[in-house]
Amino acid sequence: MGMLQSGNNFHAMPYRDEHLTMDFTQQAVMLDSERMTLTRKEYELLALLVQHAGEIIPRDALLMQVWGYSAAIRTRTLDVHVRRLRKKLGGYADQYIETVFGIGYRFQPFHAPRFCQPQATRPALALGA
Amino acid sequence: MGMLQSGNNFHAMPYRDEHLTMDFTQQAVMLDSERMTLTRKEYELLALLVQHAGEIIPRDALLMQVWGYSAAIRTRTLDVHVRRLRKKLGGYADQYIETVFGIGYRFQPFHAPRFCQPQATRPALALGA
DNA sequence: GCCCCTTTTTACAAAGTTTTTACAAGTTAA
DNA sequence: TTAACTTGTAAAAACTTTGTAAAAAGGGGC
Repeated sequence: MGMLQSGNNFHAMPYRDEHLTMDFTQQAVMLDSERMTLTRKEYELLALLVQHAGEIIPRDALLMQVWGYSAAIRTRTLDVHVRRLRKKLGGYADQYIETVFGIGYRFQPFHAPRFCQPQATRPALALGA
Repeated sequence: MGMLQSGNNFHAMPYRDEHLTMDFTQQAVMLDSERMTLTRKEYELLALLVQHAGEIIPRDALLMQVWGYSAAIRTRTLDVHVRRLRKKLGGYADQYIETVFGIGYRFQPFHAPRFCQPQATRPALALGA
């Protein structure tokens, strides 16, 4: 199945769109031909989102994959990291990282068609079990 | 608590008619090739109605299945949700969601023949106990 | 120890969703 | 018709989730 190992996925194909480039073997991220400097957690979070571009990833799955937290731990650390990623993505932030209310987040490639509120799409990343 | 709400029926066949499409495995609803954005409760209510298209579903059954309310709870929340669904269904609202006075609601496929007073039809969804 | 950087928590603010309230409008039966 | 009851609707209230700033906690090197 599409079981995802943690952040260190060296086999993933590089990501590239008009503004953002991500090389997972080098852990290098470029935004408009400027290198983006990310901390480890920021990188792991962004990598996970980008590797599932277009898919909603539930909070629980992100907390499990990046932090190893099992569900039902009350923390705002995910939100804070999303915020810092968005800040570093500058003006493209809202274009790239989308909040899906009540479920989680979704990375959208730059030109991806957007629906007003994608709330209903079933998440791609299954939780536990 | 761990009560399974009716919305999570991933085995149901997708629904499709001239204007409305509902994919229950993806929880995706399309109206005239535009994605309909529904909140959780709105989706669960519509899903339940659509999965019983053509059948009258009593208020009590809807309140039980979607809200877990046992009968005889005085609330207008069902009406409010029906209203919001109708609003999002735009011009097709009355075509699709029919009020059966004194009993409940019925979803009708787009071309379904309509009877003047469906009052006599026996409800399809039985209430517990 | 200290310094610097990263990560997590805390404490609210802001935004989104659901339920209730209060009443208007519609339906049925006597 | 009226009375009793059901449904429709708008707006407010209640509740939930997400955003944000700032403080606190953690970790490595010196």
